[in-house]
Amino acid sequence: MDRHQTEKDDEASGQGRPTLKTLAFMTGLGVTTVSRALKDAPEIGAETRRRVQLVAKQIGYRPNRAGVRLRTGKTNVISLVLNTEHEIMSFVSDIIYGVSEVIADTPYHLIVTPYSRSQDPLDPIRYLVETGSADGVIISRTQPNDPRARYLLERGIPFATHGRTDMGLIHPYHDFDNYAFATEAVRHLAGIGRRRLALLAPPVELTYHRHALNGFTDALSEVGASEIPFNTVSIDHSIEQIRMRTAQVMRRDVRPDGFVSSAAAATLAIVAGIEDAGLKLGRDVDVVSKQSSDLLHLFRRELLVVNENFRLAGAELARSVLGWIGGAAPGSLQSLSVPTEVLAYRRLD
Amino acid sequence: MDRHQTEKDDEASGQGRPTLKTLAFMTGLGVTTVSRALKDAPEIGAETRRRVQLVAKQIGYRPNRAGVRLRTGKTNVISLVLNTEHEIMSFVSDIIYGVSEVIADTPYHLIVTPYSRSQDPLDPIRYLVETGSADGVIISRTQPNDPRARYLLERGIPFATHGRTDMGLIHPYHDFDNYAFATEAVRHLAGIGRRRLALLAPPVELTYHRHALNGFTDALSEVGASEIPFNTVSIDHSIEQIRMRTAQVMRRDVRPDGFVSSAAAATLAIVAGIEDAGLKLGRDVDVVSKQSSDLLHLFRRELLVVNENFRLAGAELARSVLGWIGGAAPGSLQSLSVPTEVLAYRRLD
DNA sequence: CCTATATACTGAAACGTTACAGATTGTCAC
DNA sequence: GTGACAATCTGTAACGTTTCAGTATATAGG
Repeated sequence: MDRHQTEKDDEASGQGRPTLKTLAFMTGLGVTTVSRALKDAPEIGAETRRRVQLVAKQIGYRPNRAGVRLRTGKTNVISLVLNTEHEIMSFVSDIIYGVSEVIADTPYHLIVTPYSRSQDPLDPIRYLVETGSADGVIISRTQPNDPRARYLLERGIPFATHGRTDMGLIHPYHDFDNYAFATEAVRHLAGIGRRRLALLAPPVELTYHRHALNGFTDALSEVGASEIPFNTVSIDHSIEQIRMRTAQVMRRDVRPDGFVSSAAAATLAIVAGIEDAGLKLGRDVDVVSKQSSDLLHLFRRELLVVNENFRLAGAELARSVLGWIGGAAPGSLQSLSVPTEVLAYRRLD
Repeated sequence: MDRHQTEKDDEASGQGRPTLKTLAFMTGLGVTTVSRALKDAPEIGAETRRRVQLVAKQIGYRPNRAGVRLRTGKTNVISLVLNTEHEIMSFVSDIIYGVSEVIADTPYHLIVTPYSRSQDPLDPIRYLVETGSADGVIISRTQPNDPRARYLLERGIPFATHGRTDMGLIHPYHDFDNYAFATEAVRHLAGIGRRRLALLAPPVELTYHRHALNGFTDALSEVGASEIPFNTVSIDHSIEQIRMRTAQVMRRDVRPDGFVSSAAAATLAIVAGIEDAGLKLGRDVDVVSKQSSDLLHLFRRELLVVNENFRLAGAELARSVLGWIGGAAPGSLQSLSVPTEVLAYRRLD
């Protein structure tokens, strides 16, 4: 008698992308059994389990994301929420690569969810939550009282923040220790004889503004140096604005002989401003700056730098979110990155 | 008599995320009708159509992506495929922002699919196609004979390349006119009296290596200048390698008095190498460089720059992919970005 | 008045997955 | 020999959507 199969089985043997039905047909088992066998359920015989997994590997079975997502609600997506205007500099790519590195051998995909200056930063988060588009979220530009973190915490969506909040709520974060950066920077400047220091801080609304500022002022009083106010600009301002303000302040009678800069791009502007005022870096004034890639020493060898590793930050953030999704306690997924010491240029000769 | 509803209708009125069933219940129509009404199908009465759409807007209905994807195979996803090692510089973020800008008011999401140096560049593409993870793909680091483009073309997956191919196959692309860049650069250098020029080219395997090289050599013979070979390094090499090689070549008897550099980061290295050799930019040698953000003039004001807009590139690439998905002819979705003229620093005073 | 046809709407099935509630064995205690 | 129970497997339904093949009503043609 000819082999008679039901029409359904016929289709399962077809040459499209393999599904559970395909596997069920090939192994002679039911789809349920196959599904359970693939996830090592205990009620499946050891022999069967291995057989199914072998066949699955052989034919390159990959679960259909839409099927899983529809049935379970699990998206296998991590969303990185970015501000389109501010996060201009290269570090965005580094964060992305850091995240990618970590999720590379997981089933997760990375989706980038941007928002523009005009929008409420909460908008993209609301969208993600309401449409259930992601299992986990990474946010940056963290504020002390961050509505996004509060919102996500309320809905129970796993997330991690780049930077800390200060609301008495516990959630995963990764942060660079900007307090330590600022203190180290001031100490170093004091150590080479600088007494009148200015700080180019992060914008006031972000948490690490306070961190940098506190580190700066604490260290000032520790070393007995004085502050030249420089708070009409922040690292969010344009290159031109920072440059102009720097030139202005450098033309005053009582001018800074040292700068602490919280961002590499801003440092270029500070140096330009210094030189606009006819002064010379390393002679009239020194600048300690954070940098995320090793370029500032090429720019002016007199610059003093501290490295911040954004790729590491991305990796840590991804690990935190995955950890939380995996059931770890949010409080155990916090990390702080210690700055390198202040690095001066080494002459090649 | 009390209102009696079926159990199904009861559920549909529930407070979860609204679905077609919810809308069907609220309007008293069938799910099919609602589905069709939302997409302006002709066989739905105008009155009904408006009513459904009104209610849908009121309660904030958004189609479930997993449902659509499972049923239709449409993912509403564009994938940007990036190399984790090379695409270090900031321009990655610009491309991402450009893409985001364009897909912002479409149902599309952007997923970033990275691959590392060790992998076959075809791997991530194969993954995307085999798992049906994206409706469209954007690839960069395009080669004259690009297996990825060929593969995608064979499978009929819409894509766009950043950079052109040279295989006689038609597909959407966006490219910066590197031939024009190189010729302009050479002409400018010749115009200020430079006669012995060196080119820091893109890596040989990429299509725009040839573009830059052809522009360079064509313009050389046009202006009657000569080439100093500098092809042991490319812009893919490390800062240190480029710097060393530059210093070496600048210490020779017959050394370049002009450089054309195809990337901003590499230009920093070239300048450092020049200065390592004890020579001075603007006096002993001039450098024309591409840049994607306005920073090189801050670095050394003597630098001559040409701007390349990566945000625009991202936007164009996204538009191309969406256009192809939307049924436009691939051949009509190609664009070339014309370089600005060579810009010298303007003194502020 | 009956049939054809257009208009407006509808239920069932399917996409691939997992959870639930069985079903079929075989083993063992008594 | 019977009942209990564990071990192993299976069918059905559901997630939300769209497509297919209708059904019901009204309009027009003869």
